[in-house]
Amino acid sequence: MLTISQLARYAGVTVRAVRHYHAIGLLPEPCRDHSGYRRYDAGAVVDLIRIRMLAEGGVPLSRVHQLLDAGGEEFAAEVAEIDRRLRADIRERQHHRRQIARLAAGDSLALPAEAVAYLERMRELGFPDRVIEIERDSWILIAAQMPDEIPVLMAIKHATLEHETLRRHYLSMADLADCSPDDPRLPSLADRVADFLEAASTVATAVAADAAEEEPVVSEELSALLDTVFVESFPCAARLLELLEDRGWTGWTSVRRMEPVLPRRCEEA
Amino acid sequence: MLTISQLARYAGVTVRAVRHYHAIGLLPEPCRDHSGYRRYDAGAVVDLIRIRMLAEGGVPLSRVHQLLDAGGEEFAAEVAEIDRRLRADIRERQHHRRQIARLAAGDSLALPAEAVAYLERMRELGFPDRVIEIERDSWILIAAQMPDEIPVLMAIKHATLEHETLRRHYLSMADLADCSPDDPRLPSLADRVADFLEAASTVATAVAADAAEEEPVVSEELSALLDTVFVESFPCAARLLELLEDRGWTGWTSVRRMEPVLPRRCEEA
DNA sequence: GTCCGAGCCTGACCCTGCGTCAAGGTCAAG
DNA sequence: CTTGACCTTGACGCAGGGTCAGGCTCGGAC
Repeated sequence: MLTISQLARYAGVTVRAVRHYHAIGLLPEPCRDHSGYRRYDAGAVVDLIRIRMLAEGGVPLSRVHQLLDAGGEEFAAEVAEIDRRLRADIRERQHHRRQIARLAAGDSLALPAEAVAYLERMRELGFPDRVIEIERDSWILIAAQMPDEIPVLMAIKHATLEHETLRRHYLSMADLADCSPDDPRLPSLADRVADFLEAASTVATAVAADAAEEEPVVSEELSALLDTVFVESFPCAARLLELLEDRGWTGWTSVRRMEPVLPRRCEEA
Repeated sequence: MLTISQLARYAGVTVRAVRHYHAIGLLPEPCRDHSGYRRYDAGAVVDLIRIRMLAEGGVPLSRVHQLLDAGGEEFAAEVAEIDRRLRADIRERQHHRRQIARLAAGDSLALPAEAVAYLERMRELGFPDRVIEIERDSWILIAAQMPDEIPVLMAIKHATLEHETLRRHYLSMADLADCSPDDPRLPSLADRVADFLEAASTVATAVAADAAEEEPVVSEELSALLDTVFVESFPCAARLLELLEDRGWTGWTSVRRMEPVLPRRCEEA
């Protein structure tokens, strides 16, 4: 007859674990000797070892109970399920390893390297810090939602930045940063933005075609969030969007040419 | 500005988790709007994404805190450590997968495939169920304590089973199952067991030599446990062991030839 | 105006799988 | 008779949140 600590040693678990299994009814309480000590037979070691095998395979203790009673059919199904879970766990950990590696390599935690380079280039070209900050925050959000599309998206942005006319337009839009909603410069700013959008869309299409990919589509939700970031970051943003609609463009992040609807044109007057 | 649920969605965590991080001081509480709602900027998304990257890598939240503040040097060391842990985790899970696979292949829990085959062979040869059950439990215990030795041990047992004379002896020992301590067949059973032991030891040595390994040594402790299983399983076991001592053998699991001590011989009379 | 569903707030308890005291009773050896 | 190793029950603690409960607020539809 074994004491609890002998039992535990044989099965390779702690005494506390054994008592825990008793408490949750997983291992039946054995009989007690005259002084109240638990006394186990060798069968208990076998039971305990079986429990451990399943528990170490990641089976929750509550399920181990049913599993040990289960017949071959049911048991095989359960085992298959456990194996699936283990495989998923392994894949997950491998993914985390890659993440962590990137985290160690790039100095920026939430931004992919391409985006870091892009922001750096903006700084070189003299964009205001405020604008760059908003760009950065936006790219963090984009990277979080659609990491795979980042390369193509960044290629488009880079091409825009290195395109002479577009860069000039883009830089001239920097007024954005310090306009109030009733600033007299706004209509002319809107004109410049409209010109920019016109030219930029063809560049984007060309770059995407070059990369032999279709231009990535930003989800409605993400688009809305980025628009919110934009509107909240610049006091004049809401008004600017109105002016852009007058000029035939709707949206900001996912900007689209509007169909020339007459009633709209009327509102313009 | 984002609400807590937007923040959570963008970082891929639950709202509850965000609040938890606030509670433990991992993520700073943002400012509140007029009605007490938390309002986040995109920077919070960055913070949260960094926290998740580390947490998902298995870093305890308490350490994530220090890690995010740590400089490049210290940080790199920590990341290496995390990676090491992830690799170990992956290996562990792969081990469990193998365990589970074996567990599914053999229909018996906690038994290596070789042992399952051995028990199957015993069943074919007509050993009583009770005897086979005890064998099974014993092998579970052995496999738990010295899994690496199982192949050699099983090879020995298999050889014993396929050895004509030995098999005959072994089968004839099946009386064991239903003898009481004062059964008249016991002395003759003891004779047969003694014969068996004599022959078996040479087979064991030969098989081990064939496998180019030394015959595995079962630890004193395990030996004692297995003897206990034996004694508890068969009512006549204790008496049989006495009779065997009379015949010059001591122990059961790790049976040894006794030195011919005269006082013992006297007891026989 | 008001009504509804969705979203926010705090506070509190629940879960797993044990670890870790606390406060005592027991056992075998010296 | 003491000492130290074990045993007992009971209780609280941990991470990392999940899940109410009970109440306030928001935005849109009617």
